Amino acid sequence: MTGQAAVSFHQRIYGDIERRVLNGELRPGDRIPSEHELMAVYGCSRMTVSKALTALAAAGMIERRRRAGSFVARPRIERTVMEIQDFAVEAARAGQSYAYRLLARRIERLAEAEGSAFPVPAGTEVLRLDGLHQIDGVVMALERRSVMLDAVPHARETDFTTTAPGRWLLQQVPWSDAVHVISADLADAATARLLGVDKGSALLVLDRETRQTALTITQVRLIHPAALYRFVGHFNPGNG
Amino acid sequence: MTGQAAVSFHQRIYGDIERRVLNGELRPGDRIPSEHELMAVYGCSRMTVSKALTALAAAGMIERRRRAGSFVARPRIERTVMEIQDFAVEAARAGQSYAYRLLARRIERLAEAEGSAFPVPAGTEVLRLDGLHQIDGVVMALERRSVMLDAVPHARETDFTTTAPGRWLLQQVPWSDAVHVISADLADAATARLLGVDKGSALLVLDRETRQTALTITQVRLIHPAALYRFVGHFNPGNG
DNA sequence: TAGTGGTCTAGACCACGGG
DNA sequence: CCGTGGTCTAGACCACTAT
Repeated sequence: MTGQAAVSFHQRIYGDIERRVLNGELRPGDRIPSEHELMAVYGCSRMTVSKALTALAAAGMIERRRRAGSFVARPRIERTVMEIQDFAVEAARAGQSYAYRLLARRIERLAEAEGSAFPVPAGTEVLRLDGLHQIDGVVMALERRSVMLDAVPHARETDFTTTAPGRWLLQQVPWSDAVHVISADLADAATARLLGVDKGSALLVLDRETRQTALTITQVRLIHPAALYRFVGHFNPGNG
Repeated sequence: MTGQAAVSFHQRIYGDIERRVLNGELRPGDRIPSEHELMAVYGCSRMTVSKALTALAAAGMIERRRRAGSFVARPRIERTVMEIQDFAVEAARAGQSYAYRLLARRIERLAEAEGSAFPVPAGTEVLRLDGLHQIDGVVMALERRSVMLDAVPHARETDFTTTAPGRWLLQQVPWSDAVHVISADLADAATARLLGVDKGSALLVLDRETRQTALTITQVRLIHPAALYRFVGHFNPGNG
């Protein structure tokens, strides 16, 4: 009964669940079948099921609670890089007020591939959103975002005047992956005015492209006054 | 025989090996006792030993090879963040020449805690190293480093005139962990001259403090011309 | 209280690859 | 060849907690 189909049994179980989570079939908070149920489904021992689920938990894809069951976890990105850019959370933690203010909203159809570092298929309909993140009235970031409407059609009817699109998108398309590029620049006149800093002052810039299975969902550029913002990351051999 | 001493058996095995690796008692490339040997040492079943070793392998701390055994892996930091800052590797990959040039070397004894973001115990003897990283003759970074001599005494007699201290330190003290802070700044006159850029141009700055079990090993500030350098990171829910 | 995950056992067969 | 890791079993007892 020892299935040896190139991949092991626990890898098969791991992969099946991983795929369903990445597909969006299973969403954060959803319950995963119990070990006993998976035993029956796959026709293997509980140890084997346990090995797969334990590995999924170690990878941060699911969370396991006694008596309750196993559940799809929130995306890891939300707990790492997002953590330092979720202004609402940061503000709340420090007892400060947070506000998002929409500056501009328009829908464009891309004639050519994007001029940025990220390639975008031409002809895609894109929702452009510019906005400011403010903490206690101070502008922490200028956000320039593009949302691919074929990937996230609901964005067309969503009101972003006071809701930051970042968190909304995370709820729409969980378990994406992302490429981050961090760079520095000088403030031009227009950017300086929006951020409330001097022209020529230093800026810390984060570009992020979020994808789901090779489909681009959104691109965002977060432009921070260097005096107000830095990125902090902790790395160790054990957990990256 | 089911040991239940607050931590489980496989956690105990995992922790013991992890500690020996972080202590430096086990160094990269060293062989770890086989599963059968660990069974005897801990008096438990092979499955339990296997669970610990499998988890260590998943965490990237060890590598396992059939017939050969299990071995301490190279630090993960070297494969993630370090990767984008190892100028020698980057240059070699692009077929370009790399050079490190030492600018200044001195030994100081700290009277007060460091003025930087990182706290450093006073009274520590510190080796200060300033140097330039050049690729094809172009300065990619100005490095200002402090090496704690109590943590790395060999640094006192080491020649850093052409050897970049980063790689050397990695070999001396493997399996450290680190905190990174990325920020942006404007070039003052002195820095601009060293980097070969205009005064007031944008700089991308990386501060890193490397530790080993709460003991600071080194602090480094890498100052990059923003026009020449950016940090790229890939994140996904599976592996961070 | 009952269901869930957490842990552990004492075996077993297999695949791989270094000696 | 044969020691090593890779996988799997069919149980078992326990800890936790939602109900």
